[in-house]
Parts: sequence; C-alpha cells; structure tokens
Amino acid sequence: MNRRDQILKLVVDHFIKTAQPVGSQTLIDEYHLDFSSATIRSEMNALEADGFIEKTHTSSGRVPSSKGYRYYVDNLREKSIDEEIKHRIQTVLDQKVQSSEAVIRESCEILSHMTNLVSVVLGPNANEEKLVNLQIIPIGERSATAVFVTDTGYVENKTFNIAEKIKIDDVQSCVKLLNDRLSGTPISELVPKMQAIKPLISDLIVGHDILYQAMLETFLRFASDRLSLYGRDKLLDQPEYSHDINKLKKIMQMLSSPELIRDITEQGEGELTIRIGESDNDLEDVAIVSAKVKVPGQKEGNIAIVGPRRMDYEKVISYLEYVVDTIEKHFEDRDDLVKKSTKEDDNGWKKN
Amino acid sequence: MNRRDQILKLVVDHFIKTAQPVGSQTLIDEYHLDFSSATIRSEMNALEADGFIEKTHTSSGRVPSSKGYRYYVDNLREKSIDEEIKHRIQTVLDQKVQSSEAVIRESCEILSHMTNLVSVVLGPNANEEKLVNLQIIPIGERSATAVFVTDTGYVENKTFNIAEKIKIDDVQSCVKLLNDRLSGTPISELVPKMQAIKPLISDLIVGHDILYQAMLETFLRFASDRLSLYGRDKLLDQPEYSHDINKLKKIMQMLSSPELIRDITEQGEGELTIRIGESDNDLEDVAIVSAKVKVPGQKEGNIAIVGPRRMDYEKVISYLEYVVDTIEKHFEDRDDLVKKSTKEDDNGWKKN
DNA sequence: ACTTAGCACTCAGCCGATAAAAGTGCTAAT
DNA sequence: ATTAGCACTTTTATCGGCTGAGTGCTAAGT
Repeated sequence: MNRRDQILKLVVDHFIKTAQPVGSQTLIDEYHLDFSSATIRSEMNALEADGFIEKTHTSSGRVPSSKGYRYYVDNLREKSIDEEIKHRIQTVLDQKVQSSEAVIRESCEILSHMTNLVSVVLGPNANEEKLVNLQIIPIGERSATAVFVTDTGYVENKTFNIAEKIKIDDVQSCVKLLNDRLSGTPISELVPKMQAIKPLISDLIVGHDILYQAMLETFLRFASDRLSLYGRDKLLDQPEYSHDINKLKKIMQMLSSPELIRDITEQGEGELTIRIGESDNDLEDVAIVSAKVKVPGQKEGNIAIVGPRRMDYEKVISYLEYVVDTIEKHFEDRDDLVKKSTKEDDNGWKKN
Repeated sequence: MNRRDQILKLVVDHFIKTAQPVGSQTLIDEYHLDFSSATIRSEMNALEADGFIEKTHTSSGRVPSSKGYRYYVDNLREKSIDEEIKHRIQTVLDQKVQSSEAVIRESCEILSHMTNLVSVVLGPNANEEKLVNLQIIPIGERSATAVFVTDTGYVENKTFNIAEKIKIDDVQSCVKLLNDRLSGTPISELVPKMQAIKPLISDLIVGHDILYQAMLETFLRFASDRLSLYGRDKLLDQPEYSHDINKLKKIMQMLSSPELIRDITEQGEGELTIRIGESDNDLEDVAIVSAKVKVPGQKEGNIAIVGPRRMDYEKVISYLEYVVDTIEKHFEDRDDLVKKSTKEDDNGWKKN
C-alpha cells in the first residue's frame, strides 16, 4: 500500500474512531509515523484535491468524504472478525429447532448489538410466494379467525365477527372449496382469483360477505412489506446525532418508511452492496451495508446494516459477511443432510 | 375556581404550550388578566410554598411540579375534544370488517399522530387465554408450519424442518390428537400438558421430537408480551429532548423493555390511570395516561399514552377517553345487535 | 526530487466582561 | 387585599481577546 493510501486509511480509521476531524500532528502522535507532519500535510493536500477527504473549515483537520469512504471500503479495508460474534452466532445455530426466520432475527439482534447500529431485515417479496393453505378457525360464539400460510412458512391472519351463527359444516366445505381453488396461487394473484370465487361462496355460507371482505383485506396485507428493524435505539449513542437531533429525525423517518427502506435495501447486483452517503435521496450522511441472504426453500431476503456514514466498515462488513455466510452454510448443510438421509419414495406430505 | 387555582391552571397551560418557565408578566400579557403582576407573584409564591410549582433558578419563571400537574389533572383540567379525532375514529369504525385488534391498532396510530406522543397497546395477558385450535400445515418437501389460535383470535406460529418425509395421514392424526387434548387449555398450562402428551405423539409420527420442540418453543412465546408501540419517533419532536439526548435515551430504553412497560401500563384500579413523574422508577420526567379497554369476547387490554411530563393532558386524556369509550361502545353495540338477531337454536359453531 | 523545519495565518472554542431581558421579592402607599 | 415601584438575581447574548489545533507556503536540507 502506497503512502498516500496509508494516510487515507489512517484518516478514515481515526475519524471512525473519534468522530473528530483529524490533523497531521494527531496522526503522527497516534500512529507513530516516521514522516514529518509537513509531509502528511502535503499528502493530505493531494488527497483533498482528489476529493477523498474534506476540511470542515479552512484550518481544520480532515474528514473523509463519501468518495473517501468508498475508496476505503473498496481498497483499504481489512477484515475484522472476532471470536465473540462467531461464538454468539454459533449459539444461535446450535439451538435445536430453528426456523430460518428465527435464526435471522436473532442474528440481527446480535449484529445490532455488536455494531451499535440498526439492522434491517427485509423478508422475501411476498408477491413471489404462494399460498399453500388456509384455515378458518371458530374462536367463539360468533367470531372466527382466518389463517393463511404461504410456501415460505409465513403466516398471516385475520379475526372477524359474523352476524349470525354459522353451521360448522358450511365452514368446513367453504374452507375446502377455498383451499381447492386458492392453494398454490401466488400472492399477487389472490385478489383477482378471490373475486372470481366470490359467487361460489356466497351460496355456500351465511355471512359470506364479511368473510370475503376479511380475506380480501388480509390478501392486501400480504403485499405489505415484511420488514423488521433491530436496534433502532442504538443510533442514539452515535455522537453525530447527540447535538443535531434533526439528522437523527431524518434517519428515523427514513427507517419508519417501509417503502423507502425497501427501495434502499433491495437494490444492488452482487451479494453485498455498500451505499455511502448518497446525496440525492436525502441520505447525505447515511451508509447502508446490505447483503442478500438465501436459504434453501425460501425466497431471497436481505439483511442490511444502517447507520451514519461514519460507521466501522471493517467490523460491519466482516460481521455481516460472516453472519450471512454462516447462516446460509448452516441451512445448506442441513438441507443436504436431510436430502441424503431421505429415501426417494414419495409418500404423503407434498400434495395435501 | 378560585384565583390561585386559576393561576396554577394558566401556568400549567402555558408551560405545556411553550415548554418555557412562565413568569408573572407573561401571564398577564398572554391572558389579559386584570390583576397586577405583583398579585400574581404573590399567588405564585403561595403556590410554590405549597409545592405546586417550582423555579428553575432564583429569578426564573415557574414550572409545574409533579404535584402541580397532578392537581391540574385532577381538578383544573377541562375536556378538550375536537371533531377531527371523532371523524378519524369514525372512519376506522366504519370499515366493514374489523377485528378489535385492527381497530385498536389504527386508533392508536391516530392517537399518536394527534398527540405527538407514543401510544402503547398492551394486549390481554396471554396466560388467561385458551388455545382453541392448532394446525400443522406442510409447506414444502420437509418443512411445516404449526399454527396456534387462541380464544381471542390471537395467532402464533412456528415453522420447522423435519429430517424425514412424513406421511400426511400421520400428520392428520397427530393434529387431531393434539387438538383433542389441548384445545380449551389455558396458555399457562400448555407446557405441562404438552409434556404429558409427549409419549403419545412419539409413537404416532416420525420427527416427533422436532415437532415437540417447536411446539414447546411456541408455547413459551405465547407468554411473551403482546405489546405494540406506535409513534415512537414522535418523541423526537418534543422540545425537552432536543437538547438533552440522555433523557430521550432513557425513555426510549424504557419503551424497549417490555417488562417495564407492562409494569407501568398495567397497574391502576380504575378505568383510567394517570401517572406523573414518579421519581422512584427513573421516570422523573415521564407521564403515562393509561386506560383499560374491554371489548366483548376479549380479555381486557390496555392503551397508554406515554410522553414527557409536560404533555397536553386535556387533549391526551379527552382523546384517550373518547377513543376507548367509542371503541367499547362500538363493539358492545355490535354484540347486542348480533345477540338479538340470532335465534337461540344451537347449531354448529360452538364445539368443533 | 523529496522531505522537513519554520513561519505566518485561520478559525473554532473558550474565557471574561458587559448589557439587556425577564424575572423575583419586598416595601410602602392606596 | 392590591399594586406601583424599586432593588436584586440570573440567564442569555454579544463582543474582544486569547489559545490551540490546524493549515499552506517557502526555503533549506538530504
């Protein structure tokens, strides 16, 4: 690594650590460099001319620019992984029965905790899932809960009240009809398909209009984003926000807007996408490290870590990569194991 | 209302509005009182001696104390309800199919939005609910989702993977057995009861240990609090926090701790409980207005509004009372209507 | 051709003093 | 009892001065 890069790395490292503009002398003091401060200054000058670092005022130390962070992330970053996170993730994976969702949730809690940043889980896009089963469970005199399960094990439900008592047989045949017609249907096609079925159920069961309404509403809810945030409060610890609440407000607002989050988290070609301080989208001082995660039998999801531009990229990226890889590997292994151990006869289970 | 009370009310009102200590002259200027400032000062002196108001420093205006707020809330408060919230709540209730949960959720969003405070919904204590039905839905080659429904329409689910393929008939009989044994069981008794059943299912189905584990885990999850927060970000707009992030951090922490929230929200004898700045629980500058809400066929729940001690009690209390009353009335009316219109014959629906 | 010592310069941050504003309490007169 | 008047207190804002951390530039050294 040439000297200029070396200095850039130190500037970024130090700024990430202290949140203070870093000057030439500080750098020497802290890292025992054997150039003089003047040399550093001239290098910094060059770095500034190239747009990697900036001054906050004419005679201040330097602060990385988005371009600087970018270069740091792409070229200067080192891996940084420690035993603690490995151990913690292992603990999660060692639990006997874990759905992938549970594992992802707990892993994100760990990620948030260990990076002091927000982590975001963006579930697979509902529209690609298919409904596999639907149940109507009576829960009282005149109310029932409809339960819908998709092929990724996602469950949506809706409780509704009906004016009259319903014959249990009617419910049963209604459920059967609905399952016959709807199971296997992609979420996105549920609404039109349901409209087609409407006349059929209206003959079949009393209170059909309420049932119909309830189902329609639930179908719409499917489409809404499956998005979870962990460690939202961690942002309060970031020094950038402790004076300027408005910045905090902005990022919090961003985090409360599912559409925006999806937008931001989703895009990106590769496995890992790193977005730093995009000036267009009002995310001037925000960085997002996001990874795709794919486990067998599930659609692809995303895990992202969101925080101020000044985040510890080495840690964040290494941790996130490690977590995603480990989770994927874990479920693949289990899948393989299961496949191998299973005879290829085909009884039951598949079509119900 | 005597003059002293009148002045106390104005002090509280004005402080709630401006978040600034209020002085004698200000009061006259703002509210066109026809006493002199000296009179007000001497009244304030008395109020301070009685502990209703405080000075922030020797020559500052006055700020209400917890005792002052308390007195204000109990004796000086006026009703304050406007058309907007009535209209909004009505819109929610006018939707055709609404479960009480959905209504409560949407109402709380409205409450949060209109008060700029956090609202908290504390679901009925799970331990009093009973399981009414359980389903196991195969969702792929080797995975299944177990779905549990309680008598309040609450749904919990868990997806799990099994090593081997399972015969669909086995699943069916297993589900039947479990339903026979478990439905009607209070949540709190599920775990021991399940342990008793364990030997029965182990003969019945392959992969029973995983199923058993999954169920046990889910039962534990039932017990965890059903607690939702709305408008958490609204606190960022409160001026008390814009300088002092630490206060914000404290209250946010409090809001992230389900146990604490339950503690705080739950207690209280009457319909409406108002807790203001309890110095013991590290909630020096927090007020909580909480109301019980009870709809037919559901256990009792709680809605609370949480914010800085300096909250607009007139608005908050009136709104909350209105919302709770309206919701309860709505569901009661519907219940009555249904009861009346229903013949007393007893076909189906109840026991399944 | 780099490096670096040295120097002049800049600017945020921290006093300290001063002045204004908003308040209070007290007293004496109404 | 009320209030006008006044002395007193405290916060807040402003201004100049000073300091410290920083820069850029230049000229000398390697």
